[in-house]
Amino acid sequence: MDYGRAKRINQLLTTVYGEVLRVEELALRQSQFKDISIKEVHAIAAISMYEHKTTSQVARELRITPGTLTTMVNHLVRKDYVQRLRSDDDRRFVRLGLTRRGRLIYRAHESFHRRMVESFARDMDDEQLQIIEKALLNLQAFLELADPTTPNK
Amino acid sequence: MDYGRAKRINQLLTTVYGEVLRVEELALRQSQFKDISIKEVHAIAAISMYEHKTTSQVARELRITPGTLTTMVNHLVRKDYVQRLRSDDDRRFVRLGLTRRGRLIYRAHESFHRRMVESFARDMDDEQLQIIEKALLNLQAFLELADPTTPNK
DNA sequence: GCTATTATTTTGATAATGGAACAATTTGAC
DNA sequence: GTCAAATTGTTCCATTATCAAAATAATAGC
Repeated sequence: MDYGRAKRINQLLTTVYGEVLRVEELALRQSQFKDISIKEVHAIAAISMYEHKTTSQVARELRITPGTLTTMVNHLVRKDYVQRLRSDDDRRFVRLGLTRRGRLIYRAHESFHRRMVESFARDMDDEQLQIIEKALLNLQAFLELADPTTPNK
Repeated sequence: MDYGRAKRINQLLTTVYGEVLRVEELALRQSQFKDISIKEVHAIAAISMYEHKTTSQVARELRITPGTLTTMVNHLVRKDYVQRLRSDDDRRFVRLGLTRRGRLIYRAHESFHRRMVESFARDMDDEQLQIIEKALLNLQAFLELADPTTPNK
């Protein structure tokens, strides 16, 4: 693999994601949703619209502990983005849902990502997109291998 | 653009980077460098081997404030990864350099990224790599546009 | 009916961070 | 040459995100 190319791709991979978060955060500050951080938006995205997942499920998806999610949900309930729905079949579980305000920001965030992927894939045909998906899957496989918590299966 | 494909690429883009950080962090915990976090490693990577950049320069690269970097550097000096080199031409500047221990971890981190990019680009020819670089550049351009701090130039 | 298990919350500690005030140094206007 | 303004880095204070462990509440198995 060409050395300069490798350098540039590594550089892009490492900076671009931080930029995504930074731009999302800045956009929030200038929107009607000033009272919410990008991490909270990602929690809202994980809670999602229709499924009413449990606290543990969402925490696992977000890769944070249930305790951390509890405090996050406290804030999001206070700010009227999320609601707790105790499920009646097993009252240990807390099921999470979005309020109207939560759904609003959910859709705004979804739309940002749709535009982002569209621009990412601008001018590319299906074959080229397949290559990109393959590369990302390669990366995922590499990480799986490098992950010391799931080394040999 | 195929809807399922867009969905999958978005999913990969949003999860994979978090995984990179998580795996890097876990690998550190199991290495000889247990006393350092992934953010500190990235500070070391920004300080880099030979240039002796100033505090503000490095802070700008890392997108953090100089105050934050000062405390980070304090920790890294105490743990013997970084050294402060006052420059004699203008004594306001603090120039940052790596200790032997810092250079060791710098190279380990560099090697991780090299292996990562290699696996990312596995089985791809130069034309395909060019497509991937193009896609990442598209994404960068999108973010530039979406960035409310540098909107019209 | 107890006991063990499961889901969530609470509590206490820590790391990362920004912003504002501050100290040291240099520059530039006069 | 001197002093005010600008620049660089640091300190200090507050906030947010986070985890681990203890506590609480509910259920399941026997």
